[in-house]
Amino acid sequence: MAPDEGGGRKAPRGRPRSEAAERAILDAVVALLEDGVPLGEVSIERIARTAGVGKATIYRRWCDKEALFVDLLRDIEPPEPVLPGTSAREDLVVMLESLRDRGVAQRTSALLYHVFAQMKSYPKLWAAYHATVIEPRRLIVREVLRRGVADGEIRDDLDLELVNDLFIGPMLLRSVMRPDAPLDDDLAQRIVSAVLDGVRPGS
Amino acid sequence: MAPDEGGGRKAPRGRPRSEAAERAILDAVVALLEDGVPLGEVSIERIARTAGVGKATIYRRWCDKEALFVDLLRDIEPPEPVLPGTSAREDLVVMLESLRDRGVAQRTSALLYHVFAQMKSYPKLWAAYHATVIEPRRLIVREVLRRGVADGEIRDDLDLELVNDLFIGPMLLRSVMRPDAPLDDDLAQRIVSAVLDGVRPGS
Amino acid sequence: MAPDEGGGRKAPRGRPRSEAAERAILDAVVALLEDGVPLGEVSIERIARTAGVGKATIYRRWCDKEALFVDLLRDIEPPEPVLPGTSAREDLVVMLESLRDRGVAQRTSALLYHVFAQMKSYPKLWAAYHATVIEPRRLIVREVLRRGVADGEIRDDLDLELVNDLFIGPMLLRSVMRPDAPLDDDLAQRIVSAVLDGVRPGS
Amino acid sequence: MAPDEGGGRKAPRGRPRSEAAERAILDAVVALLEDGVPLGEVSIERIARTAGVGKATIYRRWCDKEALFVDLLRDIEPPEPVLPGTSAREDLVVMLESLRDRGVAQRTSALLYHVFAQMKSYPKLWAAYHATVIEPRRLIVREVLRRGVADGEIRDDLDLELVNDLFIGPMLLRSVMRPDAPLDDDLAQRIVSAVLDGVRPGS
DNA sequence: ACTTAACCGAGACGGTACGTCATGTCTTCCA
DNA sequence: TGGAAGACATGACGTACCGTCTCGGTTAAGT
Repeated sequence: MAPDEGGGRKAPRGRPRSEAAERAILDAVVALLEDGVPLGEVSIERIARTAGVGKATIYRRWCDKEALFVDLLRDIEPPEPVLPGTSAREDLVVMLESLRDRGVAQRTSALLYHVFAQMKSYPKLWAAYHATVIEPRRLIVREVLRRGVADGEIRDDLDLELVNDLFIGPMLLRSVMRPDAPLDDDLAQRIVSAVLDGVRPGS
Repeated sequence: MAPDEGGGRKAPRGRPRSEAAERAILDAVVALLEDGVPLGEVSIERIARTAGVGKATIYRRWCDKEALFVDLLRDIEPPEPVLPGTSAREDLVVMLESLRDRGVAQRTSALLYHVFAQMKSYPKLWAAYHATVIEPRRLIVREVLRRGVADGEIRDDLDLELVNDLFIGPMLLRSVMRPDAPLDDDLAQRIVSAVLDGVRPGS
Repeated sequence: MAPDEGGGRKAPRGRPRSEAAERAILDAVVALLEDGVPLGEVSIERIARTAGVGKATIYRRWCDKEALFVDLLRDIEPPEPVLPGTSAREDLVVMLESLRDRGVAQRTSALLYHVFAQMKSYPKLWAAYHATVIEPRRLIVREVLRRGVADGEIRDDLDLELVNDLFIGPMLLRSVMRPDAPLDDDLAQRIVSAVLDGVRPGS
Repeated sequence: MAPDEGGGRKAPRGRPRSEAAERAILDAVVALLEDGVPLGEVSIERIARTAGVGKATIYRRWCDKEALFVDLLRDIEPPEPVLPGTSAREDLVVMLESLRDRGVAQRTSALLYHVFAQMKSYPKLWAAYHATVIEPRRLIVREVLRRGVADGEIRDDLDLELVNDLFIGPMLLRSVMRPDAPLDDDLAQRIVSAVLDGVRPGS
């Protein structure tokens, strides 16, 4: 049986790629962004210069600046939160807290801010991020909601995709699109409560 | 007699700027974007070539590519919606419809899509858009909510900024950040109802 | 033609050209060159700026930068020397002194130096200078030589054009093409003597 | 063992410069000038376009347009003449013939004409030309004259620098500064004879 | 130990765009 | 109507980066 990576893969002749170079490249990008270099000025040429690496060494690994950033994001993205599972409310609060954390991080780190700001300009990067980060989390929330409906915590006459957006949307709006808005500690709590209870009096 | 435009405005010496050139420039940008030219390839040089205009004529008017896009956005942005004023619910639906319309437009028009996608990468553009478009609309919603509270349509124990986000967030999430999600005709209605009523059973 | 030169001519409708503007332009060029501005940087634009004059006002008077310099040179060129007429030798010395003077002036004045250095690059300027300055002086020397032959001061078996060059050439070489060579007070004397007497021993 | 090229010469890292590009650039300049393009229109941009070469490839080799022309001149300048050494008179005739040849060439070739015309406007070019071409030839003539004095062909009571100018000046005047004057075959002979013998009757 | 082949850094290559400046023409207001 | 002010299309300037391509020199795996 093929030991690891499958079938008739050719034996890789020649000198193997240096992990050191790869790390140097990624580190250089991070360093540049943390030094506040505008992302538009993070050119391949400059990365190579900073990393002390030939340009070809970068192009050998990533065809695009986008592709490089995809890998970079994967390094940066915090792990998915662990849900307590005690109730839909608690689980939703934890998920929203995780979103809030990222929002806080984005305001702190020039790196995160710029990468996220740019992401929609790079379709492949955006698609990759959507597939590997956003969609899995939506799936988790969807499951939380489904259990919430089953447990009688959530109405069963609503489109769960819509409900998903009702919880996630406000937090994203706050954390990503309104960089001046406060991100208080109890924000997740308040959003979940308000969406659950409604904003109509006596509801 | 007021000389022309009021105050102590200086008499503009020399040949006045040609409106034709200005229009040609803006039209060229629109044309390029509508032809699907990636926004990163919309260089000043290319705009000038397309518009049949000297580069200096562009730089004379806008110091940045950003600044140009600010003006472009102003041309494109649809007018603020007219609120019926019959009830907070109706007003909110109209505001959200207007957001939905822009979402639909962004999916149709490559121009809008790319400009919005890029906007956060250009801080000045983003700030200008925030100040001239987003904040005024938030202000309108804030006023609608205030009246809603006064009329007893909305609870008076909630932070209205939060409520604002509860209504706007889901629609923005759908229309801007989830380009694959459907934007049904009744979406605004459903969001407003759900946020008003809450998603807890019996609420 | 200059409107102020036409005797009892009525002011022919319209504003006459201002002498002040013309003088301001020429003065500006002189000032720039004397300030050591490299002649390549003496653009029409800059002249206009320095003179406080519109570009069109310059182009209205001179079609070229060359044409402007032609007029400028005429202002600068010293008057033709007055020959004593006592002998060919004396007359030649005076002519050569005059050449030497200009050579000294060229080393002193950046203006003169640069204008002469550039002149051959501007065919019309060069032709004008040749016709109005060089050729008249050659003519004078030709006449001096002719009288010298008649008076027996100069051999009659030589081409006078060649003799002309024998006297003028060495002084021009010294003063114009060898800017480091000394221009001693007695240089004209020594050249005239040596050319007259020859450099062969016993000649 | 000597490694290759002698001293501690550094090993040249990176891709070596292409001789083909260099030749293409110089050829392009020559071609442009020979096509009668005014030297002022021989822009770096145009050279690059004509040579099918990137602008950077030119700037990598020459910092200036001047520096480029210095190299160009070195290619063009004919070799120093071989002196027969039979007598000072013969040697001087050969040197002057060589000057005359260049004069003829300058009238034939637009390239040479313009380059020489412009040279004094480019101080570095002029200095380089002076040092590498003019001064060496003056040195040769100086040596010829010294031997002439020793051999009794030339008076020993004259400043040899002056004598140098007496021979060279007339030919330069004819060939460089009087482009309309004839450059007959026997011109060198006649100048040398006249300067040796003097123009005074019975000298 | 010796090939072989892909790696490495460095940097040159033909391009394209940058933002500035000068050209010569034009337009508009002021005197 | 002349003049200043300055906008206009054009095009060169010198720099930076693009992505590709040599170079000379490693660095393993497979003979």
